[in-house]
Amino acid sequence: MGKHGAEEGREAGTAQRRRLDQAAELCAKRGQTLTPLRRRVFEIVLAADRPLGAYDVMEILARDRGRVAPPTVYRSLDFLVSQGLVHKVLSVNGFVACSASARPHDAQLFICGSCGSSVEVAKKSHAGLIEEEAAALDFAIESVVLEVHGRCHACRLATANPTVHP
Amino acid sequence: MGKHGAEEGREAGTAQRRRLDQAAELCAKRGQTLTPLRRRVFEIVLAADRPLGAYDVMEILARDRGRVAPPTVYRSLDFLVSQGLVHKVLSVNGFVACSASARPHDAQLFICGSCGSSVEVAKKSHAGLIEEEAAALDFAIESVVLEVHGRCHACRLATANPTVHP
DNA sequence: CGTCATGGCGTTACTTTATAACATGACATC
DNA sequence: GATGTCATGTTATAAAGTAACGCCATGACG
Repeated sequence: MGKHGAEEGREAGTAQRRRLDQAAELCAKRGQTLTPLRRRVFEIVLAADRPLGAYDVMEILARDRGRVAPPTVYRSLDFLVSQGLVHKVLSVNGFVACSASARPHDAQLFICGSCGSSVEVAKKSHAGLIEEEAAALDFAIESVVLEVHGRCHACRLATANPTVHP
Repeated sequence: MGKHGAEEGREAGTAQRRRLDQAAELCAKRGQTLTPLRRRVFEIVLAADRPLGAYDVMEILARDRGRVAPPTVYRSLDFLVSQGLVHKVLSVNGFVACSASARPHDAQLFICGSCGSSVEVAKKSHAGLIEEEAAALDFAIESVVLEVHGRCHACRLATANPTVHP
């Protein structure tokens, strides 16, 4: 992680402010607290347009609060994951904000290998099939990781119609 | 990795010998070589009943060939993955033999959180759905990671009918 | 009021996983 | 016998993640 420098999470827009407030409320309803640190971490992840590594988040955090150690960041990220606000992206060792902030759930992510962006898709569709297979194996599902890699629309356009300098 | 001590890959049975030979042939057909090291690594992974970490493989290798360094193991594992003989299991940082050794393909794995075993299932079924979604996003798929976590049949039986000592 | 449990965070040190970069060996080809 | 190429060896280090301990604030409870 660390390449693809892009919107790294300074200053939330109103949309993000609202999501942060919703998240705080959601946590409160569950008897949990979205502390300032956790809120800030969520803000950072929200503001990014691609999965961020824990160490990326650390670095960004360091800008306002001075150096924080890995456990601090991992704890906050794990909390956010446990609340279903953030997904862990195994195939890139990163974290993305959940696009439809709700309760903990499995994500289906389309991750672009060129720009690193990721898009989440509600994945009702497969659930049935996977569950059928699981039933056949008498396997009790706890979680599902579904990550699709490839090239996104924008990146495909970019190489299909490149700005040529002959 | 490293817990769950189990069949760690000493001496292949005839079935495994056959798979190794098939693999060698397959590589040859593709102009690649299943060198002794690669063959041995494949043998180790084949003999395990669960995903092995690269460092597990290193340790087992060390028994016959003395210490080998990480890059050596990773290179062999990457080769095997590139040939579709082995799958990398992201959610456990491990490697499992592909159950139906063929050409490179995406696996759908059911991984037990208790015993660590993993079962591969041919995953034609979802391909269609994922591809539909990808098409809607104009996303060009390169690979799909599908890992299901939970508890396997055996482990469920074990806790459902535990051997009680009252 | 005291003190005690709890939850969140800080800090240190460390483990585990993975890779970069460069050297060596073995074999093929000209 | 020089040159190329592929696999492996070697050294060092990067990147990702965790264990263990301690501190402090808050709030419950006697």
